[in-house]
Amino acid sequence: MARIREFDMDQAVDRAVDLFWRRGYAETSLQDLLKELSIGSGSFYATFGSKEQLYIRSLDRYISVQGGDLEATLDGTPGIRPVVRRVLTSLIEADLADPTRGCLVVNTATECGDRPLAADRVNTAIRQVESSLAGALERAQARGEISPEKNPGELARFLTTFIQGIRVVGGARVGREFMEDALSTAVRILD
Amino acid sequence: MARIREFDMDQAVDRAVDLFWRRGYAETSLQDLLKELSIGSGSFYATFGSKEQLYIRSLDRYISVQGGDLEATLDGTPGIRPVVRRVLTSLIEADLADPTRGCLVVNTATECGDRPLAADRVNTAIRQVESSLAGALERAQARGEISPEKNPGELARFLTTFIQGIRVVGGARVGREFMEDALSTAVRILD
DNA sequence: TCCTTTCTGGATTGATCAATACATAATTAA
DNA sequence: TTAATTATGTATTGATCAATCCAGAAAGGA
Repeated sequence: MARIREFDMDQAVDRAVDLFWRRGYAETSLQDLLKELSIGSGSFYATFGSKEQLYIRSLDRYISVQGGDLEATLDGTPGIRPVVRRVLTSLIEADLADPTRGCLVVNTATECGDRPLAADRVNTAIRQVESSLAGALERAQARGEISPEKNPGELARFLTTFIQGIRVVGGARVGREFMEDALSTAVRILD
Repeated sequence: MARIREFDMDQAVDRAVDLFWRRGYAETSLQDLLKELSIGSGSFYATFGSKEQLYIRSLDRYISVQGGDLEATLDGTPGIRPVVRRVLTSLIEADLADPTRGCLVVNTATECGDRPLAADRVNTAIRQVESSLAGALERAQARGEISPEKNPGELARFLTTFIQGIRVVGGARVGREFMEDALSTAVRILD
């Protein structure tokens, strides 16, 4: 009954994620977005409403994808220690490969901390990481891999905090050795 | 031989630190700065050169002050465990009191990661924290407060990374309990 | 009292910002 | 074919951006 959309919306959001991730919210202009998404402003506003709304949508997409990856890794091959080490190592490798990206959630937390919609997503994302880690640690404890005296919830909160620290120092280009030293020390907390 | 400056430059930089800290670089307009510093644009550009140059100068001031505070705390009453705990607790209290500020260095790392001058300052600041912590840990180890088997450098890198994580989750408004759990777990690494 | 120098702040610059208006194109139902 | 509806992209909006201009004010030296 009407003209059909010429671009793929999911793909457009993926490209927006990439752009916001690389450049941040303020440094990404509407013109940048239109060029990256290959659409005109009419389509943009009809589809996404505003730059801010697209940012929130991109953030949701990012959190969903990254959260899924984390869950998949944690649910993979058992052995909580190598799994946690793998999670942290992959973050370090990502930071070394491209120090300018970091984590979109961390970037949002520091850049958009006073925008309620964004701040809400940040809080949710952090709690999601905490929850995933707590679940994995509880299962590991049930398997006897972690001392019964340990508190999986506290360990999860510690690891969640440490992960955010890795994303920051990764952006500060402190070098591989720095981060690997921090990692080795951090995982010792499970012993 | 010429007209004298009517405002105090150090005080102006202090106010700029406060503004950039609260609002970030992009979200702080020149008009905001002129109003906060109570000067006109002529004086501004004659004195500071540009918005970016003032930001770098503000960042330097911030790093100097905060670095001095950290050194003072670490050089204070001995007992490395309570001292480290005090450092971390003060960060948590600051985040709880005003979650929108966080740490200017962390904010810069995520917002201005690709501006060479800013990125350079961020790197320096992180290494300064590492160095201060390493020094304190080495002295504590010499006093016998930390096992000789521990590596103060590794511990410092770990704590430095963890501190950055605290500043991030503090901005995410995860609550006091979350951060105190993380803290309690982190300081156990010294045992 | 002039002269030179520096500081000051309002006016102005051109660029860029996010967002809107609108004419046209594409689609389906009637 | 016609009407109704939605998508598209260009042109344009008013606002705001960082930065510059410039005329006048304030200081000390001659």
